Amino acid sequence: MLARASQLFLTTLRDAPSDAEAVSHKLLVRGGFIRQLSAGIWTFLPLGWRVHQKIVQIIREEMNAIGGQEMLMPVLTPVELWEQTGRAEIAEIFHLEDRNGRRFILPMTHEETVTFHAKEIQSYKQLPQILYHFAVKGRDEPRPRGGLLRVREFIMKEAYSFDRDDEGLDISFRKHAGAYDRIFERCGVEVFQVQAESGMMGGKESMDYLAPSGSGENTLVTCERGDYAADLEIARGIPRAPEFPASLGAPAEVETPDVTTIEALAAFLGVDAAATSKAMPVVTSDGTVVLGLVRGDDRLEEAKLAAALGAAVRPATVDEIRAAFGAEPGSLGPISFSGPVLADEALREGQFVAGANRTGWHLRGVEAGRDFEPRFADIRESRDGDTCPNCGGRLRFQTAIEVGHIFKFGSKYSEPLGATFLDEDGKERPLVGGSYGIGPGRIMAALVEQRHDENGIVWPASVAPYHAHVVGLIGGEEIAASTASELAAHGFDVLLDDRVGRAGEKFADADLLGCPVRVTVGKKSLEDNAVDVRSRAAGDDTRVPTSNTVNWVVTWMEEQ
RNA sequence: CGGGGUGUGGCGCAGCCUGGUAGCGCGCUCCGUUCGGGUCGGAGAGGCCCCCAGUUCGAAUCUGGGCACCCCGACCA
Repeated sequence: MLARASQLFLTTLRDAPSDAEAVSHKLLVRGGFIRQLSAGIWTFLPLGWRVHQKIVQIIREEMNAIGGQEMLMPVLTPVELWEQTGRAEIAEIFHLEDRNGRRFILPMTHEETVTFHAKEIQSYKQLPQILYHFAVKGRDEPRPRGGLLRVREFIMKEAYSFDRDDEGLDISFRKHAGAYDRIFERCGVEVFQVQAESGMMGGKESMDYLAPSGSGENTLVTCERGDYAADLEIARGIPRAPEFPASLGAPAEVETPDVTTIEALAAFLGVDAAATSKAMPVVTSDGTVVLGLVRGDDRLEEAKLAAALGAAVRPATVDEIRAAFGAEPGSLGPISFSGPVLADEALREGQFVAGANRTGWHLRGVEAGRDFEPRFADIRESRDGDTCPNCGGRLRFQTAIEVGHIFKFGSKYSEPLGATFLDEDGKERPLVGGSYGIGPGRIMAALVEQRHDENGIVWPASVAPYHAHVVGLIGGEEIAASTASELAAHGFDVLLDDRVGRAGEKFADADLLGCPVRVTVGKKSLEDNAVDVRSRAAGDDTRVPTSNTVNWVVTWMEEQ
């Protein structure tokens, strides 16, 4: 395939839009891959769509390889279907009406729709099934951001598996995990599989695929030795051991006037901040005030706390705190508090300082189990300095983009929607399902985040808009055109820069667009009957005889 | 939804405080020049200054009200 730059909708920009922050946002816009239409709503320009399509094709091939059957389900969806599963209430859903006032939604996923169709499955003999499609999703995000990182409309590959039982689902789940590994590998994007919260989708086993990047919404925690990876929200890092002061036989009150922060408390008492405790009162959805207690140098991880309590929580207000503790924030503690106390595991051992529930006073020598009876759970946010729960290695923290998610939803949708089949005994049973998503646009953004330099993008050959970028300079126009044709004839996607322009501008555009191989054809090398070839990643020219150009590129590509 | 910020040719910005014919750089068109890392010079085209209302002889500029977009947070399959 051969494209001529002189005829393409090529819209490179010298400057990035001033409001762009993320590298992927800047470079994809500058390179003319994408353009914004509205907040979180993006057009893929021809160049960007080529990349998107290449990613889509890789996904398609790997889905087909595990027996997936491609289909297409509609975007317009009658709201009644979602009312049956209770998901119509989700705030992120776009609602609209037709001319007769009939209500529709733009679905964020297609579980309801695919399960509606799965009702045609009647017998265990028709199972298992893997169905998938690439479809436009609508999500009324409260805050879109970062170019393609978080958008309100996007294409997602969604696959759905239907099995007769949990064992079958397990097999389907593992097939998808294998396919996902191959997809990300082929796309050239670095990804970690981590345990995930299932969030608003509900369900059981759930894995996220996180791609480390300079910008993103998740924090990926990995062990330096490579045997642990988790999302920060559930990461189980091991905190350093505190330096405890001498033990006391019983808690002792100490006046701490105007000391309301941990730093001030530790300094005032001359103790390690890790030998203090931090009281975080929260209120559950039923109105109970619960005291979350973490080590002084730790932060409470609300997601863990909510998971441990099995309920959504919010921070208590100052009035609620006064009513429940009889003291101001800054002097709160577990002793003499009548409500439930959920203490972090790190507080199991040793004696620490706690608020006295008396404004301006703390207690030294407080010991969990002796002085108060908490429930223990892991509720601290893992942080720099923690070690790996598996091997004791150091943990690393980096921002990441969620590029895929697989999870088991069981009969969560088949039961309310009545999608059942008959087993060998003639017994009616609900279909057991799984759901598997990948965002090609997010893979694209993650790739740019992971693979760029100061001049532009460095695409992997598998998803690059073109394999080779042939730059024709003055005096080299004809050889450039014939070289481009030859490369195209060998099956490469080739971009020929046949525009009238200076070398510098063409090189700058080539670097920005990021095709893996650049072939420069100009007078300088043609004097040696040669062209200059370079890989975008390595960045240095190799002079190759014109007669050998195609061979060189073929060989180079095979090495990739 | 809370906090902060920005709306002026395609992109990046100045002008606004102190009202008086709308400017700069890049890009674009044409001419010449240069020609392997965004040449140089000249001549041009292109703007309901986000919208509405008000104040004023006169509003990009002042006042009020909207809207849009960005960033931080909350939220997030």
